[in-house]
Amino acid sequence: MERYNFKLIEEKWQKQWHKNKTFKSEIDKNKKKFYCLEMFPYPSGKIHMGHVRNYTIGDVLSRYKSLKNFNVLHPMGWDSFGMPAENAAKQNNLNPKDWTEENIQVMKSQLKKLGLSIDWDREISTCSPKYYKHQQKIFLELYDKGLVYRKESYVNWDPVDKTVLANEQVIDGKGWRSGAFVERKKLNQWFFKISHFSEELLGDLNSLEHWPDKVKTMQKNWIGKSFGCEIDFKIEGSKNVSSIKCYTTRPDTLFGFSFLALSVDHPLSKFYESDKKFVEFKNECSKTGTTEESIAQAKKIGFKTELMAINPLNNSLKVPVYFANFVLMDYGFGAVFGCPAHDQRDFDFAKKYNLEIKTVVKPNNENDNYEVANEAYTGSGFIINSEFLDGLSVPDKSIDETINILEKRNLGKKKTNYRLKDWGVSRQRYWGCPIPIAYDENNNVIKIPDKDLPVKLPENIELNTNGNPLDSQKDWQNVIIDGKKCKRETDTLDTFVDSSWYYLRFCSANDLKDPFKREDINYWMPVDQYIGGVEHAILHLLYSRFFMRAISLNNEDSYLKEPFEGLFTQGMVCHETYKDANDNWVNPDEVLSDDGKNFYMINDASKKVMVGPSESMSKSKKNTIDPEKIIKEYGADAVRLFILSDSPPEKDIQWSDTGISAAFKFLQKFWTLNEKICSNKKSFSKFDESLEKFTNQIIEKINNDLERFGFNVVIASIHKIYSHYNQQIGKDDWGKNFHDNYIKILKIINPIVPHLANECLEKLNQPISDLRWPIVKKEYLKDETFTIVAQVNGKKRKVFYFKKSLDKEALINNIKKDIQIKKFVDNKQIIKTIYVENKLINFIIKV
RNA sequence: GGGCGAAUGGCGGAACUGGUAGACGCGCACGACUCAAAAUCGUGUUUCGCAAGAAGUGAGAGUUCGAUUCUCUCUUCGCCCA
Repeated sequence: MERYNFKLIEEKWQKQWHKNKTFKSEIDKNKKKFYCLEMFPYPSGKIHMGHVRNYTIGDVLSRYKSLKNFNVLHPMGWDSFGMPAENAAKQNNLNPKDWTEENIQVMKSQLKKLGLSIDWDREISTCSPKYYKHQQKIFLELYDKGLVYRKESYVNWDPVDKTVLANEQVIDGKGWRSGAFVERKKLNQWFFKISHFSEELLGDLNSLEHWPDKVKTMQKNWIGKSFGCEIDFKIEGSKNVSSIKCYTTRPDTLFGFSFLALSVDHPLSKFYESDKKFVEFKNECSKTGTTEESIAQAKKIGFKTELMAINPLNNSLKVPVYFANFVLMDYGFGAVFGCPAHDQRDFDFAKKYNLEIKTVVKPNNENDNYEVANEAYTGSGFIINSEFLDGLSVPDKSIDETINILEKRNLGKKKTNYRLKDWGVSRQRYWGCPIPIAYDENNNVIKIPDKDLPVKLPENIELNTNGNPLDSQKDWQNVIIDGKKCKRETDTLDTFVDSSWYYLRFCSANDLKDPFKREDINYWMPVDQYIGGVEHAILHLLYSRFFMRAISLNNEDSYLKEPFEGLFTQGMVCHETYKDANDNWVNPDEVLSDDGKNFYMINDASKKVMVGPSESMSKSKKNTIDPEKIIKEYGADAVRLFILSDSPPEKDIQWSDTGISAAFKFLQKFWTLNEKICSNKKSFSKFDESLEKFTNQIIEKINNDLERFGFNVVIASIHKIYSHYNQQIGKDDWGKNFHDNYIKILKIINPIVPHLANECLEKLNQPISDLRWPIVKKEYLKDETFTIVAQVNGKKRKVFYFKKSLDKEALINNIKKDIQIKKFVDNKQIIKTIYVENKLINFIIKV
């Protein structure tokens, strides 16, 4: 008997798939399509276990749908612009392009070794001009539609590296690389008007039935719709201004108003620019970052003006006006009214500047003397100390009622606000898609004409400069458009732009002229199943939803709004962490244990290793397992089998050595079973009904479990199949239906372990092209005996098996007479008998 | 601080709309093969109990004939937002 040689067999099938273009997809209107997409990888160097899990899930689904006779589109590409390439290139004195392309080659070969059913003819790479040419085109189209605009905005500025930082590069208010305190700096930047669709993006979440609720909730909170009120505050003490407009979500706390705070960028600030102290204050404010978090954590500071604001609900109440660092010009009108008793930020500010803290909400109807003491009270309750508002319940009635009063008196009006801000897409980086814009000598925006696209990145570039490398590329910047001397935009696009429409490009991946063809989109879109990590729950998915709408806007033959019909977010791959005596992380490869409890260094048994908790694999904690090494040792099918078997796919999975080796052993056993079947020369005459039943029932179950992503239970069923068939071939007569049923089994396991399944099929002389998922014979799904669980007072006493023909009365009597039941029921009064057909019977007796 | 989710044997986990808790795998124990070991195969494996039986799904209540599943309170953990 031949041992299973996964190396030869996996390579053989992968070669065949490549040669025959088995997974090439083309429009076929006679077939239902299935577009399966996994989030494409960033080519960072090598694939990691997270990729293996993500792409295995997608691959099993694609292969399964293919067997179900869907026309499957399963493409792959590279999210290949971004900072790691630029940083790696800087460090190693390379070109980001070369670094990226090398990584792509490595990772592509690794993905192929996993045996993925990908249509590689549709491969795309976002850093290729072939891709970003179309992106520039789309950018200009959106510009024409008014969905792209330029404005001055703040960025996180690293004063040491002289560079702009993304929010996630700001750690504890300091630059991740330099460690310098991050400052706010104003730059002219490009924005996508995502706010144009705020209401739609929120409302249409309801239509996404096949998305996890968790993700929908996260997006809902991110969009952050709130109802509030715009209020005009009359101002005293200045000739320059008579009123200031504010936005608030808590107008009901207006009687607790004790100061008015303005952003340092508020239009009023221009009257203070000659004041040295104000300028100093403004500089101080610029040291606070731009994230909501950094503002919340920063010390609250203010600059008091001579102005006084008048409470619109009672003109005799007047409060001071401050400029303050925690007010942003982006939110509302850059002005907020402060109610310290019921807002923690205002509370901190009031404490610092000794302002009045007046309680206007009490938590419940009792204790009228309630007073806010050490922290603001933001919960529900009732309004107090507020004249005609007293007694209103907070927040539902109080807010509505106050807005009504303000509107009636013409002092304010109701307004809906969204937390979602427009998407700033300018990045002061080299390795990104150039923005197809230039500026003439008067700094007017000039679009790059279509014939001059793509605007390509210059290839020879000095990266070790401060700030954006493109700034120093003067030759590249100079361009003549319509005879006019212009200068190119040197910012590049946020890489989230690249991934916001790549799912469309896959549909027409090789079209040179257009980003995508209407005909292709109409057939393939939307993506039926999108699979990826939950870390993209908000930004990437929201931006993609925005892009689909932006492209469809004013476009007569495009109706698509939601790019992803179904979404699945898989869990992370975790592994134990190890540390040596000096508290340094140690890689699992360097660790050994004899008993699974005590660990030591592989090269020095005297050095003990401490075992830490299992955490998601990361390079920094050195708890990664290299997929390529595992594939080499156990084969792709074993890796695929294990990564799906130990946990439900939406939850985290623990990588375990015993787990992967168990998967490997199982495949060996399966192969041995197959060998025994192949070498059988006997023929059988008896039709084995129980085998027929077992096979049909388990196929039905696997089918249902696959539809709901229950891969771990599918694999449990596959184990059951093995033991059942292994027992079957131990019998004298396997059954004349054995062969047919076994072939069905091989088709069922095909999506999960395709190499093994194909090889087994081939050995049994089965055609392997155009395989179909077996049709379940419904008549074998039913049993003619059925199981009744007999309970007494809800406690299980015995299990009975009956023929279907027995009627209810006879059945109950039979059970009552049974010795096991009799002893609990005899001489007791049966109050009630509950009978659930085909399931159970419960006798309720008087105790 | 807010939102969402989770908690089941020694471990990972299973249980469809409330109806036999612990499928399947790992580990462990015993047995077979072997001079021996590894590998492989077989049997057993929630706890207590010789058994009949009893207890049991983080803790506590509630609804129900019946709750891992539904409701409330609490504890711990995870994720996201701040």
